[in-house]
Amino acid sequence: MRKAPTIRDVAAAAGVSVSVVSRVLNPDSGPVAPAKRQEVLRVIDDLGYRPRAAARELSAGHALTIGLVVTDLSNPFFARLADRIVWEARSHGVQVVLMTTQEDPHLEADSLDTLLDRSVSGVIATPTGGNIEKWRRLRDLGVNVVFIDRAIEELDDVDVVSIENFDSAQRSTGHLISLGHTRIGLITGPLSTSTGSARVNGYKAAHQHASLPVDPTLVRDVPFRGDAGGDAVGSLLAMRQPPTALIVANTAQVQSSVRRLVQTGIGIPDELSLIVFDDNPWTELTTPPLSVIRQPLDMLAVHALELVLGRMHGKLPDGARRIEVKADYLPRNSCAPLVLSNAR
Amino acid sequence: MRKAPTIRDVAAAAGVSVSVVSRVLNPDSGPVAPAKRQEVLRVIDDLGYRPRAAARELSAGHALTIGLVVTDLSNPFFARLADRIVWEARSHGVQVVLMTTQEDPHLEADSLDTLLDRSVSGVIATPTGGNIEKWRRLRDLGVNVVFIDRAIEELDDVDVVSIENFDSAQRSTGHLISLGHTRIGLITGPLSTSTGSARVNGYKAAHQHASLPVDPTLVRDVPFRGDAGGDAVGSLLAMRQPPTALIVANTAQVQSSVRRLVQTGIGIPDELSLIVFDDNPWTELTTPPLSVIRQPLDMLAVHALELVLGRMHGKLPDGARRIEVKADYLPRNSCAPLVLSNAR
DNA sequence: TACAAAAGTGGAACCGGTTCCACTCCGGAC
DNA sequence: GTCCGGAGTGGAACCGGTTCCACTTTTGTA
Repeated sequence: MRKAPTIRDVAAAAGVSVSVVSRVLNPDSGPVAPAKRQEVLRVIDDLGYRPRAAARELSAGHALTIGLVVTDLSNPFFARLADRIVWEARSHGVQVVLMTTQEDPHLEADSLDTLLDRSVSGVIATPTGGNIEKWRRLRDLGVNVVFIDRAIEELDDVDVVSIENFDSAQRSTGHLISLGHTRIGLITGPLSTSTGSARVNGYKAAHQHASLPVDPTLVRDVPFRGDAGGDAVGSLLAMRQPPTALIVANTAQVQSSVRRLVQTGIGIPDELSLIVFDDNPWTELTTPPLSVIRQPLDMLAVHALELVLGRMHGKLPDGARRIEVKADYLPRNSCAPLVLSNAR
Repeated sequence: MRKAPTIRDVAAAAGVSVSVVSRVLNPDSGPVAPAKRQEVLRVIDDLGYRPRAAARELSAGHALTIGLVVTDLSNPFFARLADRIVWEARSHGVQVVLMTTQEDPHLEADSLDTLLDRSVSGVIATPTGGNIEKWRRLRDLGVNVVFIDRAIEELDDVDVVSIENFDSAQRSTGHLISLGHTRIGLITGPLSTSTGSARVNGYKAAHQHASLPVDPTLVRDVPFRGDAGGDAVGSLLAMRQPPTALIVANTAQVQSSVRRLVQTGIGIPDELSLIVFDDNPWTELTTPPLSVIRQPLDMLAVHALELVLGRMHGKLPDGARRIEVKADYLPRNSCAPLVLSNAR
């Protein structure tokens, strides 16, 4: 276990001062004679020298690192999001420290403290909705915060990247209405979250546009964690006048909802048309393949990174940006026109 | 954007020296009078002081951070593994820096360099198989390395945590044989990887045990990346004497394999019995639900963390540990006894 | 009462980079 | 020939912690 060389070792071996080595390491930080530059580079290569990140961070006051704070990686949506973000960050020479919150504000608060200790220069997060003050403080301390997928109303000066939630819900609801459905179930996220409320609003707007009444008992807002989606499916199907179509707009609850549908053995799309907000590969492996709203994860990731890095380098104008990317409807075989026989 | 307080600010406000504050921060590093300890704690709380990780790392020479190096997070196996590891690490106060390799040794090499720069005290990785020298150097520099899921033959002095690959393959093959199948297809990972070869060996052992010949044309080793699983399925089904049962032992290729099976419309389990190495929730949403080998991710994660942290604190004896955890067979409805009519 | 051991404290060096600044050269303009 | 500006260089302070060590004060024991 030998010790790694430091900048002073390099300086000594190259017969120059540490200042020169540092300037070679950071071009544009000062002039170096071409001959010495060559010599220093040779020695660096020779010794296998690599600058310690901790030392650099200490003197710079901030790290070339961003924090990624998501609910949990066992949710494929976040996993794939994380994958894109890590990938995108790497191509910009930025490392990613990963933290999960399990939708628990306390764990989130902990994570933020830790990220602050690490002097990360940015944070990309799907906020739980709590810790308003903490987020504010983080930003006041110079950390560039970008919310992804969800927003927090009270923090309207934080950048947000999300999909067009209102539009997507409106379009998918409209599609089902155009197929003749009038009783459309909706399973969405907590109404306290921006995604949850935007999707409900889109759902309502589609009804209004078609001059259809909204039956509030068909709308179920359930938490992101747990199996509440399955339960909601059960209770919707048990209604006296059950829906003839269902939109699962809570991505985290899609699996549990579909599992319940499979268990009850209800015929899709004959007895129930289904649209889910989740374009995981497995959605085409079910019988029938599911019609889905595709959430363009790479776009979310790219924009989030652009915002964080842009602010890091001060290349962005002041004022919060809200970026909404379009989510496509990908029709497969889980939606069918309503036929009278199943209009119970 | 105000500046965060430093240890000297705390010392000044509490009327003590920085040494005392530091000793309060790190119990066991020296005595502090109870009264002063209280006062220092009060000031810390008052000022909202938090020690900078970079400074601590610089003087300690290593960071309370581990690197997690996996192929890619869009693979649910790695995603869930990462989830468990992050979770487990957090409970020990350790942060996780995430890097992906896409199975590319060059990207892997890059990642290792970066982690070295960051002075991580441990690395948990699913190695690509390359970079032998780099791994060795990492370990020589005092970084605790643990391979998870896969091993590298040449690095027999590195800790490894994996499932019982040989056993799992032997048992699932044996199960199919006991159902009467004699032509069993196997799709596995590259034979150059420990998982790939162990699973083929288990498959062969089961045949030998039943005095069945092994038809090498039924065994397909395909890369972890890409859609080779689907192609292998296609070519297996196109054989003059196609298999009556199939084991997909390459977790990364399960989705593409199942997709192909669904596309060809082959009857499962009537025409083909199927066992896959992947216990993702979606495997029970297909028709029929798939019989799977469950890979106990939390066990893998727990053991890996235990090894890394154990070595970090020097609590472990010298010598590499190889931990194999048992993977259960979870029967569902994709396996059936061979009936003569479909023994083509 | 004397003296050794232990408790408590603060000064200063150190970890390994970056950066400011003073200083020496040099070429070109006048 | 003098003067000026810029290229090139190295010394030293600094970032914010930890730790060693010397020193003072207490405590315990003979």
